[in-house]
Amino acid sequence: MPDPMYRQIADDLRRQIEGGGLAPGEQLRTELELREKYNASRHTVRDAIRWLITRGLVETRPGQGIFVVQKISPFLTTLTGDPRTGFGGGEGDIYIMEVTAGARVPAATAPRVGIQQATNQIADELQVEDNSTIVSRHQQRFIDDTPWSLQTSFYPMSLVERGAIRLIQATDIMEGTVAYLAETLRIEQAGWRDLITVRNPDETEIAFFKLPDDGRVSVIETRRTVYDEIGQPVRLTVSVYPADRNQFAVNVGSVPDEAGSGNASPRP
Amino acid sequence: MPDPMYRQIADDLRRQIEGGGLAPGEQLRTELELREKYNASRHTVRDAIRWLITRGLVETRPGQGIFVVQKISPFLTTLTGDPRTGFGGGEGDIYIMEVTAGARVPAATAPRVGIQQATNQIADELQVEDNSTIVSRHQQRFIDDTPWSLQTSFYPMSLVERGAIRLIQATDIMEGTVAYLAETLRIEQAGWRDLITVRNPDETEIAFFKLPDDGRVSVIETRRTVYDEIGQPVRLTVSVYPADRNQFAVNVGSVPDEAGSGNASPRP
DNA sequence: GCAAATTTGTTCGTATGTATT
DNA sequence: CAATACATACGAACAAATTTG
Repeated sequence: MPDPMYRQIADDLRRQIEGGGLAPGEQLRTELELREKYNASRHTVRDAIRWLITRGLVETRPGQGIFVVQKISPFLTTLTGDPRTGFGGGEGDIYIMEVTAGARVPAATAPRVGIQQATNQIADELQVEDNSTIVSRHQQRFIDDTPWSLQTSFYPMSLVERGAIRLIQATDIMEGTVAYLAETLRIEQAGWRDLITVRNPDETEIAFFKLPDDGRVSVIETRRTVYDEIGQPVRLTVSVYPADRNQFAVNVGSVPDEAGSGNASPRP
Repeated sequence: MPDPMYRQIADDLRRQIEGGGLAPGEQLRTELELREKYNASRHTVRDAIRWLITRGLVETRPGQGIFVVQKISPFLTTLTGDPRTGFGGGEGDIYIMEVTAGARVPAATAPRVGIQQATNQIADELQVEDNSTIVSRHQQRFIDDTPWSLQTSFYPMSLVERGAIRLIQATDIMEGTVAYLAETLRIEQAGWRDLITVRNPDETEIAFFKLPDDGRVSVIETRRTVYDEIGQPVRLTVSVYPADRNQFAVNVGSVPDEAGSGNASPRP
């Protein structure tokens, strides 16, 4: 009892791709040619192509043809770092540093500030009352003009009432919000906790990251709750990254410097 | 110029699912009924259903019908912990502890031991010569009889030659390999580095995790390189988790105990 | 700049196979 | 065994995007 025909066709093409017979970026034969080659209907050929698409092996371009996907060289974000400065945690300045080290050009939009009522989940994570007022600061981040991440930080409005008024201004806080809160309110961040999940992108994310509209690329969401020295939540930062171009590192204890710079590209 | 008809149908059904009109686990109308309701051909209805499937909103069961997917309550793995013991890093005993805390029953197969030549990537990560001999110890881990993760650890064969002979025995090392290497060779692990990536599952993983064969569920791969006090790699542990039932936590600095136990289910 | 040719995208129809109830 | 429901496969036509002449 053999596999269905569309699977046989897909497997044959997959072997050619994974075996190197079809290089990344190379164009496959057209549906009509494949239809003749495998002696199948166009519908069956299209089922085979769809099977390859959902596995991220090929992509189709209307009017052009079918192409083997090119893997994007992934960007690495280190989630651990110095809790006091936030350096090394994938935020602010260190984000710039890690990126430039790889000869890439980073950029971020000016923050879009919002004042809103906390949802249940956010109120829970910030340990404030449901529907209490919070400030959100949203940024889009790019590398080499490629959309790289969407980041939104939520702060209790009480921080603004206590004097941290620049939180509600839609301008960059150059020294970083960590240093700004330390100066203004003597709030030192003592640590954070990241919660990492993988999910499907919503429409905003599909549009911003220019993801294929067929849901084959997931996004990685990190929810970082930052605490001060008395264990009180200071902020919640939600970052979203496309899973096809991002890796994350976590360092625990004493780790050599260049550890694991052996990157994840198996073929030379 | 409106969207294609299959998208309109899919959007209509999506709104019903996300708005709660169709509860998780509930059965949708059959293809034939949908065909009549939307006045479309069966093929068009199937295109709409396929669009929902690739986004993980519904699933089809031959002979039964179309159902709204049930989200699995995710299992949380904490990647940070005490570098000396490995506790709290998602390995060994702590894995048992975290799981039982949630009233779940964990289990793991006896390790399958292999002796092989290192691939380029593994040799690079363990800092040994290409094609030098390494030991692999592979385990399948379950929670409540549900396949939860596949884990393989790689050790340089030199550790065995220096006396850690139990590494090549296919039996559990009850005290944990971390303690065993400390006793036997005085190798203390000083830290580790996790590299987290998201990718599509291979056929082994699809079979073991019972993932849908349509590639809509990704897996999360963590590659943990463990170092001793002189910065020498001791082992590489590769763990694979299905993305639809796993979350990860990373603690940095000082973090309150019950932090973020506010779980990720938005609806009550 | 435009028309033709090429290629994938959408939609209809029909028939048969396979899994479940 | 029969009924039901999804899966696979054939065919046909037109639309939309892109490249080519």
